[in-house]
Amino acid sequence: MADVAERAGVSVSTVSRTLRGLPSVSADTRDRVERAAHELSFAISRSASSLVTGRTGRIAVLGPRLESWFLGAVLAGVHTVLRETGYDLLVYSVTDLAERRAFFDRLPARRNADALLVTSFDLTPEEHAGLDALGMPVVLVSQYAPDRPSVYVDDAAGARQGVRHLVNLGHRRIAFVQPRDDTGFSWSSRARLTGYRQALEAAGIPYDDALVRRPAQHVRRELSGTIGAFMSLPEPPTAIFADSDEVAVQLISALRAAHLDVPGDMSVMGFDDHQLAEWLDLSTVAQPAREIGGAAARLACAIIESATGDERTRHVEFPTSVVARGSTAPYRPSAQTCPEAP
Amino acid sequence: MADVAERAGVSVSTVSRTLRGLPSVSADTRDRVERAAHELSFAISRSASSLVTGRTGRIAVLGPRLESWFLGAVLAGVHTVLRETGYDLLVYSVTDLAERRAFFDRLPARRNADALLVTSFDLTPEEHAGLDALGMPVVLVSQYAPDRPSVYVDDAAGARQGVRHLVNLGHRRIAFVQPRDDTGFSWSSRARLTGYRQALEAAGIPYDDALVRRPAQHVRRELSGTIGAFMSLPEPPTAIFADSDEVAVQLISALRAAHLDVPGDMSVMGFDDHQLAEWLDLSTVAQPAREIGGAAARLACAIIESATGDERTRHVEFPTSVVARGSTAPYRPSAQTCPEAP
DNA sequence: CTGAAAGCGCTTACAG
DNA sequence: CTGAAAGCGCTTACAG
Repeated sequence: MADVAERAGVSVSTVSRTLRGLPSVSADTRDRVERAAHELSFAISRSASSLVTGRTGRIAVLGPRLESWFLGAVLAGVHTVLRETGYDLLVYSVTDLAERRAFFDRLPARRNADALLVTSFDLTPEEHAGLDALGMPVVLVSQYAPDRPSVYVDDAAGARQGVRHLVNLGHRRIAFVQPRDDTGFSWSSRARLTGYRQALEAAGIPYDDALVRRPAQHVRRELSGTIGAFMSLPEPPTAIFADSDEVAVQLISALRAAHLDVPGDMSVMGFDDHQLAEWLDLSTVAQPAREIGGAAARLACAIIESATGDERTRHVEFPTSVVARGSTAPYRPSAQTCPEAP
Repeated sequence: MADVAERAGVSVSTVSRTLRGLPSVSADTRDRVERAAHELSFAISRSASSLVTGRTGRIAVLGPRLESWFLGAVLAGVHTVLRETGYDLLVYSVTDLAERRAFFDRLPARRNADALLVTSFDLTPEEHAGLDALGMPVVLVSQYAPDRPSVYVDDAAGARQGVRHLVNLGHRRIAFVQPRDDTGFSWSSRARLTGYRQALEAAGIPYDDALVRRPAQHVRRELSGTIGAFMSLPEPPTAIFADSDEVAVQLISALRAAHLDVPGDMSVMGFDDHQLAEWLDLSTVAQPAREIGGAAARLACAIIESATGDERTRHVEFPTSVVARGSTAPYRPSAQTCPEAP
């Protein structure tokens, strides 16, 4: 910056003011400084400027696996907003309990960002306390806490919509499949199960434990086992509501392998509206993951930039919607589904 | 840091030395300092330390869409390595030509990281020059340049393996489908097409332009159109080699919609070994995306940390391998594939 | 509208 | 093994 000042024949204060776009610089001076900066292809040192302003110009996102669809979509939304607002995007991912503990143990070191978005976590009270102690704006994504800014969909409502769609198609035996999660990353899963139960109750369908399964994630055998369990019940389900599109796709694949037709023998419904769902003609409950990320980023920027704290407990809820595609069909009684011979 | 020094009864120099783990600190002092730091839950200001060391403690990754499978997997690999080495991960994504131009125009501003990994780009000479001017370590990921450190798979060789697998199954009419890309993000696509042609030639199969299609990405109609084009040829293909698993999955879906059986009527082979491939029993050419990301991160760290420049043109090539699953089958002539009545 | 000076919180020679 | 002092490159009152 000193070089730029010299070349433009002004002081560093003026260079600083010019580069930050302050109005108190004459057009002529501004011109000289900008040309000098460009000629030297000068880039300001963020380290130096953060040291004095206390702002880092960065927003951090903590999420689960970087390969997960939801995190990718959220990051895309966050990134789009941050590009506009000039912040850089810092990403932290934790994929198991050990990493999670390590992250929260070394939390203070993460103070080197202006805000932290926490995605899909089911935060413990200790973790909440740690975040409080950080003294840094924290925005929850895809989870709700009354005293924190949060951006989310109503997962229970989404699940109710999905199940209702199946009920409206005439299904009465509706299973629910949710990947087993030992890490507590998904705040949403519990809510979706709740929504499933609520929708059944509202439809006057008794809840049946045998229709709710939690296979380990991404294990083919477990998915086949789930199908096997369902298809060996006295009264098998005629529809499956899956906790995510990824699970739904795996279920469909396992059903096909067992020569069961979707939706002929079994309707399958997902949750997310993953790209996959469109490709594979999967009916699903859509949630706008990109928009959620974008809204969370905008909220974080607002909190950073406003001195007044009225954004600090703002909640943004996005709607879910059912996308009816080819993997669900009206229930038609058939011989196949009554395996008990008289 | 001054607070910590006071509480521990030492100078800030000593606190700094202790916290950086320098050996020249007595055990007793170290103990006092660490306790004080912990009690105050002190976190060092990276801004201040980078200002003097010139290191930011951050590594930046530039890539295509954050939702893309490849970038997600690469980021996961990068993140794992950076966690070990203590760097933070900064992510930049450009999704179209305008954003790409904007990124490279404002390139100097990106100097606020210790290294930049550039993923999946087909860099122009101007972009290369811009990166050179940055004076910052740059590692190419999934692309090759002789004078830059690069981490990649041999895409041509991978495509040869894939096509060879189809040839070995008896297929002679083998199509190639590659999403149309107007943005020049995928360095790999050209190489894969080359590999396809090489494999055909090696097998003595004439290249047929009618068997190579470039539908727009993610447009269902275009995929169905591709299938239609193939199935209305005088001699339709009996196998399709797709540029990626995502395309393969969409093709299979379009084939099913047209009541064509996979692999009965058409073998389909992908590229990547996306999770999807396992779920959907898709044969594919596997590339280790996570490992590629990890290796690139390690290489970047090595370049940053070594004064000698011998890593600066190191190239790391990963192997691809064919994963044979259920979407490919031996070629069996059948009436269906000879639609021309005598 | 512009400049000189202090200071942000660290690290790094330099002494001891 | 430890401390005092200078300085990294900015921004921000304070003068003018």
